[in-house]
Amino acid sequence: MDPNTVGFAKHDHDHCISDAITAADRMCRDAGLQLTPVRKRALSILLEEHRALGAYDVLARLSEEGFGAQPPVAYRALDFLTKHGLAHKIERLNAFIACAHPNELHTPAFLICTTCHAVAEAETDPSHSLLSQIAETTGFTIARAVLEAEGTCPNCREKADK
Amino acid sequence: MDPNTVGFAKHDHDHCISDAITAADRMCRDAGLQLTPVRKRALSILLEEHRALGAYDVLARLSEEGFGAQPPVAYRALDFLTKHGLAHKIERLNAFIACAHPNELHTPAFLICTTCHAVAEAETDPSHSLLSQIAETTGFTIARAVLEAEGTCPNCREKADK
DNA sequence: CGCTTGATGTAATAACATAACGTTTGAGGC
DNA sequence: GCCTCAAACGTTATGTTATTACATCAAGCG
Ligand SMILES: [Zn+2]
Ligand SMILES: [Zn+2]
Ligand SMILES: [Zn+2]
Ligand SMILES: [Zn+2]
Repeated sequence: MDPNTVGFAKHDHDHCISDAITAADRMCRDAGLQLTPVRKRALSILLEEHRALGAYDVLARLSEEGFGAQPPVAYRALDFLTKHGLAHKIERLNAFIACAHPNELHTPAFLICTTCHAVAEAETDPSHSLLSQIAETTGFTIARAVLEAEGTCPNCREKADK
Repeated sequence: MDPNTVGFAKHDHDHCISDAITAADRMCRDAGLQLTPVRKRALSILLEEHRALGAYDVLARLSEEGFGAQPPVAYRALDFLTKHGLAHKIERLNAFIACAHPNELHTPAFLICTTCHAVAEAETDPSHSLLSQIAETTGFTIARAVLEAEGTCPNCREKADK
């Protein structure tokens, strides 16, 4: 994974937004999906903020820009994005975040800093050993899974150590 | 869900309730915690149902039995239970469930059947720690983590195969 | 007793999410 | 070009989940 897209590290932000939008455009075109103005704008809002945003936060931004002002406007756009792997919902926060590596089939793992509220989507071991182990011992067939962890990010930890 | 199943397997349910309550009593006594009537009753409600219950479901049961009827009554009892490892919140369902193996320090992994809505708390192999791998590569310090998986339980799968 | 602390109770409200229904839009068939 | 249909969009209303704020009560302690 490109270290510049890891959540707690600095990176070329303008570039990461435009790249992500371009990739989303192509993905939707290829899959026959409509990345409509609201949906595209919702995605770019998530990318701009680069943290988990509540549906109502996104809604406020959208409505400022002339889109509808009612909750379903935001929820529908976010549903589309999450359904097609362009964003994730972080259940613990009731909030949404742009996917850090779309296109790849993956089990997201979120690291939520309880100090600064940054959220990073970590890369998980592609062997998925934990999941397959669970599936094997329980007989459960896993369709989707998500790991959510709370703790302290490297930046906040450094400050705390001083 | 068949109330006699936990983890998707049948078991002696009356026994598992009384055992769990006894263990919770001892744990709280040893730790200097107050397992008050509301808290104990909230735990036993979760154990009786043996599935994920919403806070308002628990509240309804509690208020029927003479406890307070306002949301904080349930939320406070559930907060106590989750804080001290006697129950977990399943974020994906906004629901609570009694812990299947309290006393042990663990990262719970929930298997949520999308067909019958049963929820099992899987054992995870601590040696296999996906978490420490993530912590190491990202520099993030993990305080608490939870894995939530959706899929099909063995019972529902068997039925579907027919 | 007077003080503190933790538990409980209530009212009010905030935050999050969906149901239901009408209107608009645009691709594909004629 | 025009019709039709399905998907997307918009709004109103409502449902669900969770918290804030504040009063009361009982236990522990000088
Ligand atoms: Zn960025
Ligand atoms: Zn931080
Ligand atoms: Zn049981
Ligand atoms: Zn099932």
